[in-house]
Amino acid sequence: MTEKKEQILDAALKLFAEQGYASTSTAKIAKAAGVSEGLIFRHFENKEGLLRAIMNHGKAQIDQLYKQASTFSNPKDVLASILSFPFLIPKDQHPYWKLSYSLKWQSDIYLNDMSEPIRTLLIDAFTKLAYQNPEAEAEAVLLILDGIATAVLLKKPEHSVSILKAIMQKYGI
Amino acid sequence: MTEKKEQILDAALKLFAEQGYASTSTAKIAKAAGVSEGLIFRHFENKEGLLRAIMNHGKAQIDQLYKQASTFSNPKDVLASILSFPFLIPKDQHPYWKLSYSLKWQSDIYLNDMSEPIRTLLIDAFTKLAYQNPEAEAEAVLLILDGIATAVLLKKPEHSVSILKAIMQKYGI
Amino acid sequence: MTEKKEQILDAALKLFAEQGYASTSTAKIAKAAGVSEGLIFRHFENKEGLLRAIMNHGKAQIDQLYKQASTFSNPKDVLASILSFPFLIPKDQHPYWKLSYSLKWQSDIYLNDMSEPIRTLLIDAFTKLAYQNPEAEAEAVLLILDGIATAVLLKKPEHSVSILKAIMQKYGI
Amino acid sequence: MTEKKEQILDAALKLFAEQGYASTSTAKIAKAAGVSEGLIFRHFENKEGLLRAIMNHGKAQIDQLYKQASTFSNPKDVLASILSFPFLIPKDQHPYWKLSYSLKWQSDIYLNDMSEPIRTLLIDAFTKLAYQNPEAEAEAVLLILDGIATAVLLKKPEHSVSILKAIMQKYGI
DNA sequence: GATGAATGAGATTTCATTCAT
DNA sequence: CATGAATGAAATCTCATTCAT
Repeated sequence: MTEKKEQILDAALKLFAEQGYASTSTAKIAKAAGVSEGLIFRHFENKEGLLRAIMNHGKAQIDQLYKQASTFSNPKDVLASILSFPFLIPKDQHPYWKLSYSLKWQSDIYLNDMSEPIRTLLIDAFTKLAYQNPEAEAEAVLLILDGIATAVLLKKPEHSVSILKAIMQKYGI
Repeated sequence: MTEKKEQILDAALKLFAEQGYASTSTAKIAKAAGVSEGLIFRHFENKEGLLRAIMNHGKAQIDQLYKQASTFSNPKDVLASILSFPFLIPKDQHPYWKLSYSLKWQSDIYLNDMSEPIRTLLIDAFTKLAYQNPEAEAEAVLLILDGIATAVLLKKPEHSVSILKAIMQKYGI
Repeated sequence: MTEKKEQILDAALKLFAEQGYASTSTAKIAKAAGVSEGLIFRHFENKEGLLRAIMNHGKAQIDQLYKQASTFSNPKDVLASILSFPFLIPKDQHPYWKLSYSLKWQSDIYLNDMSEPIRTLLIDAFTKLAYQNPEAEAEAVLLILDGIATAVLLKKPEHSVSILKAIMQKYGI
Repeated sequence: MTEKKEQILDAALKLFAEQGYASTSTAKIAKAAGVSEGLIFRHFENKEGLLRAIMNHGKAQIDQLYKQASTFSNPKDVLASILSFPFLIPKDQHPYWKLSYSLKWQSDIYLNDMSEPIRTLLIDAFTKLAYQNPEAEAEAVLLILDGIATAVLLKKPEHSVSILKAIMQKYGI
């Protein structure tokens, strides 16, 4: 991967995350990347191709993060690890997450749903913890996770730690 | 408000919600509304003005919904009412909510944050219920609420009722 | 002529003079006249028809002014009267003159050239004054007259009186 | 400057001069220049930007012309040179002058007043010639110059030479 | 006479994409 | 690999004009 190609990916990700995919023109991207507009299409064929490349590239980074949660054997540790997940996302991965979340709201997309592996972990954990309805509990956590992620990515997370604590208490953690 | 103006608002809301504000052209809106494109600009001056009109119009409808939650005096009832809130949104208001949520992810916008009145109700409820940190608890619920709303608006809410039940249990409801 | 029709004529004249015919929309005119846009077309059929009406209306006013110059019998008085002509234009007729002059520069127009009667007067005067080439002298004055009018209509005529004096001297006035 | 950019400038100047800035559409310009409409905006960002470019470009040409007048030392020669100035404008610069003059009549513009250097020359000349009020005389000539230019640019200058002679006589030239 | 809703054509501008260099 | 000129289609917006009331 040449340096300029990476500059394009970086600039595009940042702009897509900030202003949205549709309202980011390839001209803006080229300018932000310090690159000619033509080069974008030499490397990515399409604006959509550029988006795809960004998403794939981001996904690879993400998958690593996920694996950390699976290392725990104690189900409460698994739960705790999953719930605190959004707080562990490094700042430089925020744009990728913002983009992912914003894309969810357009129907024509291309969403890579990353919830599946987590769902499995959660069902397993709640089963071990002898909850009545592990599937529903897992869904509930996934949904809470979405809320937490949204808060982390969009708001200045002021007392976010105490919020997390409040939530964890509900699970006896 | 003339009939055609309303047709524009309806069509635009629907399209904005489905495909996103930026990727919905005024031509599409006009066609969907059965109206000349020029009329859009006679009534709303701007594409952005149209968006503003939609948001204001929607907000009025929403405010009414909110008031229902405040009618309860028992704090647990308040909580229950708030948590089940997303499920009570009538189908025809879904586009407005989808649009609101999707707009949150673009920085340059115009979001009418409707959380403030709910936050107040929640803090009050948790105080009455003698929770240690009512503010944090309120934030936690708001965030869960966002998660629930997202799920309701985006996914086919299969076992959503059992999820809601699972969450309510955590609050002893 | 109804009151509203006159308001339209006034507003249009003013706007045409200030911003140019082509860049003045009928919407602007209607607004400035405090009148519905449709009314313009009830009264004038066309935007161009409105312009024609304005020009005719103005011309009538102008013709009167011209007649004053012809009342003199002494050729030097005629000359003096003609040269000071632009200064005698009442302020409220300035928009009409500005419009006339600005229209000259568009080829597709509609110019009512008012120079003919003056030319006759001038040739007569210069003949009486025994100038060698009365026609050329008349043209020269017409052209100077254009210059004076331009100055009066466009610039803040600071020392315009002394300019006029300087010019008149050349004709021994 | 690429060839196409120049074609745009040329076509636009010609059309602006003939039909006026406001009534010349960018589509017409593109067609006349044998160029896609989009290219206009790649090179000039705006229709107004295109106008600005034309005016600046023209001004450069003009400034050269002006310098010729300053080469004379004899004040009468200076005067003669200035008065015959409009006749010396090469045919291919006429569009630029027409445009300049037509723009003067719109208030919102952007006029590059080129009279200042000439004014200085004139005051100097009239001072040397011991006229009583050199400033007023200078203004008078400037104004006559405007008249001459208007005549040259708008009318078929039939007996224009004899007119010029008539005017020069007044200054003893 | 007067309004204001509505239209359709066209004006300006943006944008993804192509291509010669 | 990289640039930047160029395009054509589409997007936003303007405007003269019509028409029902």
